[in-house]
Amino acid sequence: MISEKPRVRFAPSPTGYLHVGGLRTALYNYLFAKHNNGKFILRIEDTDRTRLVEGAVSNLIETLKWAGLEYDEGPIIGGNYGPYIQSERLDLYNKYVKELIASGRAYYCFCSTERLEKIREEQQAQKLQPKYDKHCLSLSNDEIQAKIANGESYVVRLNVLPDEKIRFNDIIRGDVEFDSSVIDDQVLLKSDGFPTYHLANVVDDHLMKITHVIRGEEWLSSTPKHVLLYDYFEWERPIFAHLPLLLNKDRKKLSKRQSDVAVEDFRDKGFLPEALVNFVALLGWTAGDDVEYYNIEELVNKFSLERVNKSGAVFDLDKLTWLNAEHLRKKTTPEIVELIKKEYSKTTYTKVCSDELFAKMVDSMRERIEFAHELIEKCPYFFETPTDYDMEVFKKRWKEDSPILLTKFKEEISKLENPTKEDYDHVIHKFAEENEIGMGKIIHPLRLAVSGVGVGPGLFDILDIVGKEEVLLRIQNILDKFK
RNA sequence: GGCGCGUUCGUCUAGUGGUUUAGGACAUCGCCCUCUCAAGGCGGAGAUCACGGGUUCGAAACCCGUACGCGCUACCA
Repeated sequence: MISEKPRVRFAPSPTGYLHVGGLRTALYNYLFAKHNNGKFILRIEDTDRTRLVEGAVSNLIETLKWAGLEYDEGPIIGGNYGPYIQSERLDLYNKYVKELIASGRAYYCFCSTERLEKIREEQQAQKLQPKYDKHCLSLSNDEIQAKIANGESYVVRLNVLPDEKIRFNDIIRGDVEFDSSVIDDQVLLKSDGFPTYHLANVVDDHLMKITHVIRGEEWLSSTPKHVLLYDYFEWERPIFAHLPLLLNKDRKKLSKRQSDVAVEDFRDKGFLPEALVNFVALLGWTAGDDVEYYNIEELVNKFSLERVNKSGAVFDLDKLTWLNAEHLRKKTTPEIVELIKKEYSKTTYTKVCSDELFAKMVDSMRERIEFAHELIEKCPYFFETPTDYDMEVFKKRWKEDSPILLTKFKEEISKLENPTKEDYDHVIHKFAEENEIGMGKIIHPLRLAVSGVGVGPGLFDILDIVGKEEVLLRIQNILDKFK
């Protein structure tokens, strides 16, 4: 347990949807905060106006909520360190950038994109690392004022001094060292007046009293820039933790070209939030025991950054699916009934089913489905009379005496009054005994008659769910068809 | 190209110098259970711990090098 209460943040850009990698980052932040009685903060990094997508912020918040990751401070609910949307904090960035300029740690740059491109090409041709050449650093104060007064467009750049070692510690990766000579004079303030990620991130993390920066590994290379900024401002650096990346099957960064990456895609496919969260937690972290099934409380209890892995993890849909089935089966019958009802309302079936009937369906199928919607897909015969039959099963199971047996059996059922599942069980056993046949002789044809297929839940369950009158009808149907 | 990070069964991983003939989970295969299909139980196959050097009585574990992979290298995050 960390002694001081940590404050961590998840800081996505609202570019459309929540990526599963983002969900994992958010989750680790959340787990770390909750485990240590700290705060989990949501901050929207919308400084790139060209990539802004309408509705993305509310979608992000809604998706986070679906996953069970409620934030303590952030947009809508507020907090003591707001606003939590960067586009509403422009004056702050401006103020701090001026400080940096005054101390010589940053400078105005009026270079055109054409010039920037040209020097970049030249450097690449010479196999040099592309870097800004500090051309505008030599501008005098008067020149700068004149250009600004003249309405020339400018950016503000970080003044990186060469030949310095920039060192920092990362909880996951240990000590990391960069030479400042490889670091570009990063643009801090763009010509449209918006800050870049690097400036906004550092200013906000400091102002919001963020203690631990937990983010994806793609940020590791720019961390020295951030460290420099903290040092220039004379601010205390947060503790860094760079998480391993989530990978496709080909071990490349998880991308939407190859698979689903949006959390909402998984939600729409019927994955349970607790399963997705459980799965994603295990991608790069383990408690060290052999437990794989966790609910969110257990994750909070066991989580620690020290046990996060260093190497990237391939997203394996098979394992996610297995976990989904595990979580689904741990639910109570009424809980699953609610899920089924939601799915059922999306279908075109007209049969009216009571909760009690749905409950019977769930109990008969819970070991046989990995997703709630599979119950409906696998058992159309729960909702309508079969019109055709699986001929493979027919060939295998329909014997010469099947019509006679079914006809006789139909009479037995007719005699039953309000039969229960146990009554069906009893009557079939008795029937097999009296006719001196194996159970299979009656069960298989009957299953085909009643469901049209050869697989499914226990036959007594099907009979009970379908109901006596419908069972009689279905037996007659198959007899008519194959007499 | 430069810089950084990584590398244990197909996949997620356990492993912090001897308890390791490298353990578990998913997937896969077989058997049992059984009215079918699942679930469950049992079992099998699957990793020369990327490679090469060291250090050590002893290395998957520590050090160095190489290879490979990934990330960054934008007025994107």
